[in-house]
Amino acid sequence: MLKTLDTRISSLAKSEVDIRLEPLEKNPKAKPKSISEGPCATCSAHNQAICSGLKDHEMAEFARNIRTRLVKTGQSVYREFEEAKYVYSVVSGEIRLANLLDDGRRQITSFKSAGEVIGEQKKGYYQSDAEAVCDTVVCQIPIKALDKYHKEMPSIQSALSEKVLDELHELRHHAILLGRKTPIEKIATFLVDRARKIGDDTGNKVEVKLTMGRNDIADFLGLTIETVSRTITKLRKMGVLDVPSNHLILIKDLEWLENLAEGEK
Amino acid sequence: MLKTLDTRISSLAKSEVDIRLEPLEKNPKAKPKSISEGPCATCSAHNQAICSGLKDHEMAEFARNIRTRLVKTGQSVYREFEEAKYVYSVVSGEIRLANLLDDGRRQITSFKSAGEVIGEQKKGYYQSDAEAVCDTVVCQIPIKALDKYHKEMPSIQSALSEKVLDELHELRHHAILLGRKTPIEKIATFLVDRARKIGDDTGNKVEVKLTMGRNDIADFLGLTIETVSRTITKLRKMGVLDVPSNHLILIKDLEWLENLAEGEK
DNA sequence: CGCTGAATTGATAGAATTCAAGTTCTGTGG
DNA sequence: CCACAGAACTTGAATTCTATCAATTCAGCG
Repeated sequence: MLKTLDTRISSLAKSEVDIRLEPLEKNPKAKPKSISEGPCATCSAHNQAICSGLKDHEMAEFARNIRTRLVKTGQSVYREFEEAKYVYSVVSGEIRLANLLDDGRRQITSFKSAGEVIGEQKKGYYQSDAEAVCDTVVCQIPIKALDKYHKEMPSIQSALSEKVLDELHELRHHAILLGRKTPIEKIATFLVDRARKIGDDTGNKVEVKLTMGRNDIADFLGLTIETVSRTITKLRKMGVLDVPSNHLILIKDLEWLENLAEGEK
Repeated sequence: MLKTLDTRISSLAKSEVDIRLEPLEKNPKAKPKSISEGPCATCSAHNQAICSGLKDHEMAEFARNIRTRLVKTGQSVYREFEEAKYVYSVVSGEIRLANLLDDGRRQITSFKSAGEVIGEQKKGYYQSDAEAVCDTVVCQIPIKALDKYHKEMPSIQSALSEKVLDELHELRHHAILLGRKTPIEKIATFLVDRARKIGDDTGNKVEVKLTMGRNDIADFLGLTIETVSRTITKLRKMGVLDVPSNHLILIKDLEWLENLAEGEK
């Protein structure tokens, strides 16, 4: 296991360009008196993030410890077996969590977008690879700081627990999908979930923007890229949806798609 | 969703016989002064359970709130969508956690044995069906009591968090298995995991006792019962293992099986 | 000793993967 | 703005698996 880790880390060292957006002030030791001076001031994900329950003075303390970081498309935030020093809150963009088999087969277990937390660890090591599906901004929170918050800001702790339980719930449902659903049901479920997540709703029609490519969808649903393609085509010919462009799906009959997702005929 | 719940609960009402092992003393209000009088006194799972870190006086308090409950083969401890009032620690036997699709397809997400915790909830409702694979004893812990312990017995809280993280880790790996592994890899992984769990180890040979039937294995691995059977037969003919009886697998070459589990030819 | 449910085995059909083109999309540079 | 190259996606044909359906064997039990 460790050998595998070493091998993978070294083989990735070249591409591992670490781009960080440091806080605005010149001198990083000049602690901001309020969040209006730090990256939290303009955080678009604040409402959905684990810091949403914090009071003003707590928020200031929180802001002192975090850094935002831009992760460009395809770059990794962290890798499986790497020592876990941070958890991350996704600010914008999208992250894929993936696990690999030795021969390269890949399973994506989750896509995480604004407000969601990544960085779950086991015994101090990350459990998955976390990579940016598209240009993504994450908020980097030192685990040490979290330990401190544990007593001072219980809302952080409970928000985190909540996120972990959400993830469990999500994974359970993904297990049914992977183990028991047909390709049509898988694609339908995936699109319905996206539609609900984005919620760009107009009655029974929904426009779903896909940040990820067919390959990621395939590795998420346990299919090949060809089957993903064929299945989307099939749904298009059935009249359930349209595909204006590769990264855009127009669901024409959401209810129908929901039924397909649950395997009704 | 609620309709589904009602339907399922009523259809199961008949078989839902709730067998409880009340504490030994006649009067349940007579609180035991020490655990020597309660069910915790003889608990065989104590070392692995969430209560293992408790001090004597904490243990006494803990013991006051719990009840043990015998769940016979096939009976359920709780069901998906049911209001979550307890978490359970498995004392002996084995529990399967399962989720169903409307048409009856089933995915088992986990088998839980002594020391493990079940009862994860989302917004107050259980996330899965929990059923006894064989005659099983569980320790029933009111969630209300847990909330109280939160402050008084932090070791419980941290042990619980640990269990939840373990479950996440387990589910992630199960996702790879379901989405990307072949039947042989699935069966091999399953048996290797069992071998590690039970650890009845004698060098490269291990005897694995299976509490569950082929159907449960199939629904756990996302296969049909026939494929499970054929795959085990194939492994037997390859010389990797023997099958002395339906519920017993003798792994003759654990290393080989481990390689098969990871997909090495 | 026969009964019942579980497991295995066999034959077949269906479905998804694989392999192989072909097509469309996207971003870049002229 | 267009042409071009590479990547991403779609489509087609063949193959390989796995699920399905059906029959048989096996094991535990009254």
